[in-house]
Amino acid sequence: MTTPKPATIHDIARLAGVSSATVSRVLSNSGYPVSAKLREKILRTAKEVHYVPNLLGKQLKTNINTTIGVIVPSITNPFYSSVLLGIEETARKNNYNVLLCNSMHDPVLEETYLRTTFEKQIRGLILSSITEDKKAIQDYIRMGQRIIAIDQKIDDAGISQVEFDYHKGGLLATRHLIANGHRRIAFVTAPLDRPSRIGIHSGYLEAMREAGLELLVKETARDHKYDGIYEFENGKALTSMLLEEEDKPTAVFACNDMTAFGVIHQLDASGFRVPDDISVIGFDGIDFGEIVRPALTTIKQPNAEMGRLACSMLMEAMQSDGFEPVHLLLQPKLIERQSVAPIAIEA
Amino acid sequence: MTTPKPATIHDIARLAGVSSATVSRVLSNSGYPVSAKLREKILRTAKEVHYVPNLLGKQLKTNINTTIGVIVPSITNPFYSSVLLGIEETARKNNYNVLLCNSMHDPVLEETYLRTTFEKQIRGLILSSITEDKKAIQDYIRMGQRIIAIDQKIDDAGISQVEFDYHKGGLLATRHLIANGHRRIAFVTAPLDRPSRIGIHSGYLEAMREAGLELLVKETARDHKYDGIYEFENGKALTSMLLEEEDKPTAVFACNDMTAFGVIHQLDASGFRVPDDISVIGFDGIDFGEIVRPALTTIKQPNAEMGRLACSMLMEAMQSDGFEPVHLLLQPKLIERQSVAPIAIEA
DNA sequence: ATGAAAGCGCTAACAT
DNA sequence: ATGTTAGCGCTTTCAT
Repeated sequence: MTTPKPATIHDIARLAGVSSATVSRVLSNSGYPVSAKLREKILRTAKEVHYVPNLLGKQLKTNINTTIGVIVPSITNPFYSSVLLGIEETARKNNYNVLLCNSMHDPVLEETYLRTTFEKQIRGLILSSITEDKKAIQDYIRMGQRIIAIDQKIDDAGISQVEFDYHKGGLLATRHLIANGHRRIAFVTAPLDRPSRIGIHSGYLEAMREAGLELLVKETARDHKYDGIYEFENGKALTSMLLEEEDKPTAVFACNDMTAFGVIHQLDASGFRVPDDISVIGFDGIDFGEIVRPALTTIKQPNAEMGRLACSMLMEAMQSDGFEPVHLLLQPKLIERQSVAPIAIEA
Repeated sequence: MTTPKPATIHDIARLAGVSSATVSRVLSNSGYPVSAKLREKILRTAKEVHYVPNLLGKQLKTNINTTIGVIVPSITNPFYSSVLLGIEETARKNNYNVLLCNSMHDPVLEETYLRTTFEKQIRGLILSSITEDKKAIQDYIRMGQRIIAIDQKIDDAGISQVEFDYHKGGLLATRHLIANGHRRIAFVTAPLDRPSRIGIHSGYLEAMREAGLELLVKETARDHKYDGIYEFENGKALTSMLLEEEDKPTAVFACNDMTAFGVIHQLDASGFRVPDDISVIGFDGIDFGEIVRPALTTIKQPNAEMGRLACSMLMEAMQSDGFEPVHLLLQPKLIERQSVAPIAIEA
């Protein structure tokens, strides 16, 4: 089945006995004046030949591309899929589409995507970068790529970004535990090599310090790659280590919800009841926190909102010629559910 | 900050004192013979001007587009994000990119995406359609769009598709319950308006019939939209209805894992222990099944594998001129975890 | 109000 | 082995 070549504006022009310029003017809704008679005729024959505009031709000419790229570590993480949905929603409202790029936590792949999106003439990117070295990113910005950094901030650059106030979140979570009477509070975390985790950690530190409490941090070795179900495994592993402590914690603060699930799982497996014996608080606010038993107390980030905002900012950045980088700091919120309890009064 | 116009092959040609054809020949790795001297010179000046090929120009000329579209109801559903990851993986291996389209369960939006992907000259789609009316799809196929249907089969058309053997899965799940001594087995499901659910349902029917058992089906009203957390709510609601039955079930089979989580939740809230009092089995095999307590016994579908296969099939379909539609039926597998127990012997 | 023509960046006959 | 040229589908000056 060989498909007939689709009709172009030239075909329509020939059939309607007009010039292709006129056809272009009406079919592209240019607003350019065309007599009602011709307009109607063109519209009619366009319909007859099932005309579908070729956006590539238009794009090559106008140099306006209506697709943006989104680069995230992995869509498998519910946090990113929420963000992505928010991005797509506002992109759609602006008649943009989204090219999805999962970097799979691989810096090389991230850079590959940086390049191919640029080659495809995409001039707007929303990026949750996992690379330490931001040089490549700078290069593309210099070449005219518009980039909004989300989640993982990019320090050096004059880059617009929307991120969560991780420090505040860490503070909020830890203080909540303290307010519930806990004094021996552990922080379990994937490697502290990303701004988000570093922020959460510093929030934990500040809250502990202001309460005069002793720190207890368990961090995964830096060479691990954790994602999706692995974060869960990570939570289990870190908890096992934690339970070997002489002075066991009465509360655990996990760097994200998936890890928290692992913590709860391991606690349960080791015979500790949550929250009766040990309280657990997470960080993210993914939907599954409601599903799990006990429902997870956590710090909620406005995920989809982050996506929407990032996309709006991108749309603006792509319109304007100059650029003054904007930083947005989204505020965290405590979601009280069932995994945190006031500390039991030891008799 | 106005960005200088990026260099084209013509710029390079001028600088290197050769024709743009020659430049194209070396920069596009055409394999066409070019003297080592010129090649080297061209490569050098390309690097000097930071040449980045404009794939749009190439595409317009060659009529070969290296992005495919993926249309799914919502990436928020972990099942689809797994599939998507599989798709992107094999797309990437073939140097293709993925334009993501969430139809949000909206037929109108689905059709919009059908159109815009076509306008963007995308000539390969992986589609989990939610529309009843497949006419639009047929139209685009006729115009040359290559479409692989996943998950939701498209009956009428000569369309290639890869789907799960839902009937077999339904059979497997129900038989597992029966093998554990259950006789009063409920099937709770979102509306039976999609091939997948209908297949699962028919598997349930067959297994029940062959064991001579009485049916007990609870179906959501058809006008609801269930997705993500709502499937969870749906499971709760259906379970409430179920518990009003005179003759309560000893086992519940849910049409998907998210719904099963809701079932377990409501059972728990109503004072029934899973699996001690009532067994629950799900359908999907999403990762969270391992995280939830009790871990969910379920029917696992090879999600990412489905994505990979669908993408491979698409790549082939896009190469060949003729087309003989292929149907792939992926086999389900029982994952025994902790939410199903042999029925208690009533004294 | 309409048309002619150039050109966006690239490739691919077709010459030489 | 290299160059010349036409053209992919579209928009947009510039004439008329």
